[in-house]
Amino acid sequence: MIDLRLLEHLCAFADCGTLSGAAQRLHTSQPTLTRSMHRLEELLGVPLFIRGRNALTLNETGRKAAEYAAYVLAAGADFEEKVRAYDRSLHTLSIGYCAPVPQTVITPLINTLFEGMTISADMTDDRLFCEKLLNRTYQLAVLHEPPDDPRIFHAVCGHEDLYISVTPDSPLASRAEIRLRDLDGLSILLLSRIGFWETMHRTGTPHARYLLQTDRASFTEVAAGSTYPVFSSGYYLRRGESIPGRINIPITDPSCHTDYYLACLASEKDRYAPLFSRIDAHTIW
Amino acid sequence: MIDLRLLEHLCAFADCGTLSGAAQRLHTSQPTLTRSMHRLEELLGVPLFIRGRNALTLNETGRKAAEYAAYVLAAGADFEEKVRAYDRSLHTLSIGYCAPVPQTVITPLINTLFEGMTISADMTDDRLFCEKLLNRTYQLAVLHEPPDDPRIFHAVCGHEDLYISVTPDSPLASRAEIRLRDLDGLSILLLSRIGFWETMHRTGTPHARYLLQTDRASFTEVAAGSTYPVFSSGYYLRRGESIPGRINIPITDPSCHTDYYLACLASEKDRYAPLFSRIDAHTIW
DNA sequence: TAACATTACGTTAGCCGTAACGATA
DNA sequence: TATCGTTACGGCTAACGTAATGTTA
Repeated sequence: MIDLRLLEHLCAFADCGTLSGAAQRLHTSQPTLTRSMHRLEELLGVPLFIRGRNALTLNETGRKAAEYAAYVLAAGADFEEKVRAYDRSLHTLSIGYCAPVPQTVITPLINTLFEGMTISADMTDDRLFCEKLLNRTYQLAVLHEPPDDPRIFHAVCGHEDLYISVTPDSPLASRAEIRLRDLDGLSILLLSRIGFWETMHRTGTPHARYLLQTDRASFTEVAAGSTYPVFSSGYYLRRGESIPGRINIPITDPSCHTDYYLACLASEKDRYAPLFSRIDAHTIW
Repeated sequence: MIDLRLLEHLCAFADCGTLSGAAQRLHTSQPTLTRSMHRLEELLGVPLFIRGRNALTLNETGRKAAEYAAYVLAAGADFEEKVRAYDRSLHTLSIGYCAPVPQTVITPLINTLFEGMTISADMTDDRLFCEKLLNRTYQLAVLHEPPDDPRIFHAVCGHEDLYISVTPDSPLASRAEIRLRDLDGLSILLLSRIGFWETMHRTGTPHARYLLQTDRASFTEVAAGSTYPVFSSGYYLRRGESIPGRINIPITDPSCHTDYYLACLASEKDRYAPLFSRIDAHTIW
């Protein structure tokens, strides 16, 4: 059973070329290093050094030993790292959201169902969500398209419709419904960090000029105090949280109506069963 | 920097399921084990056990940790193993000989040139000698055919001719020369452990009945006291070491005349240069 | 003389085993 | 009551740092 400190000392010496140098680097004394090197040779029963009267050099075996030692040290460090990471992985739940509304709806559910766990939520376009589930970056993900992979389990967890909110004096205000192309070219107020919606907007209205707001407070303030059209979610409108003085017109494009799919690794389905049983596929948020 | 003993203790506990069992296996006391486990948890900052009032069980993290620990321990053991093996490899010279005569000739040379090294000689058919040089089973090899691999350096190091030694009353005694097929079907006395010669004999005289002698002393004794023909090497005949009362007749088959090739890894050519410079390609042993 | 490795020596941190304790089946 | 894990305590090993020694450039 070898003492890893000996290996550390050996590696330091191999790097520095001198015991005093190594001692400095390791914040210890030369005698300690001398002893370690002797102990190492004795333990292995093999000479590792060429000893001059006042110079110490690694011999061929010593160089190989230092090389192997680095590997063992790495394994030891990895051990601590991996164990801590594993423990952390048991106590953290990383979730990828493709849009803000699912986050708003599902986060409280998760908080109550997995109490004591650290929840880490990610908000981004969901193109890579399957990979991120498979490589364990996420334990859960909410996508706007059903994942097509037998290793991934999923269930519909909700639905969202998009509206456009305009001021009464807007030329669009009288319309019963709107298409995305009607908005193309306009200046539109938009929250940033809205997941796949951003990609959808950019492709659906390539010539619109988006005025990005990074936080919801300033977004609502600017929206209330300006005439820029803004996108609104049916989820908020249904809860009465529309912007004061705005008319909300439904958008007819299919891309503005989406189902959401809650997904996890099929192998971890059981762990998240309580969550899946609580989501109601028929609720239109 | 983790103490490998802690990992050993953890693995023992994981195997035994109980601290007392692990303590027995490790020839130590339960308190030591208790302390090790606590220390490990403290060091990692992560719980590894489920503690009942008088029962200790690994939790999920603990099981993973034990798994990793086994790996680290193996790396540590490997370290000692590998370093010792490397040192040994520097001090031992393994040589493959395809025939006894090259061994007789070259061994003393090697002993003087590489004094202090452990010489390990192998005597066998040389079909695999190239591979064995490449995978470092041998550092040197003597083959009876030139190795055809750019990674292997070689030089002709000698030549051997085979004779057949018969008693004067043998029907073959009057012949000036002999072919192998003249011997096929006879009972022939043969030393074992003669490298590729054995294969050669078996194929050259498939119907001969070979009386194998495992050591040279009994071989010469039986040879002198019987009328069985025996193969003799030109090397020994030229040194006057023929069997008393025998007539030595040259064998004309090309397979009974061979050059020998001393070979080593091209990358180690320099290390064995003194040896190569001492072998004289023009000497017919 | 400065830098190096090694040896000597006294100190101490920390680990171990014995023993005692508490809990459980 | 036997087995298990934990805690307490005393002894001792073994590693450390300081200081001294010897050698080299």
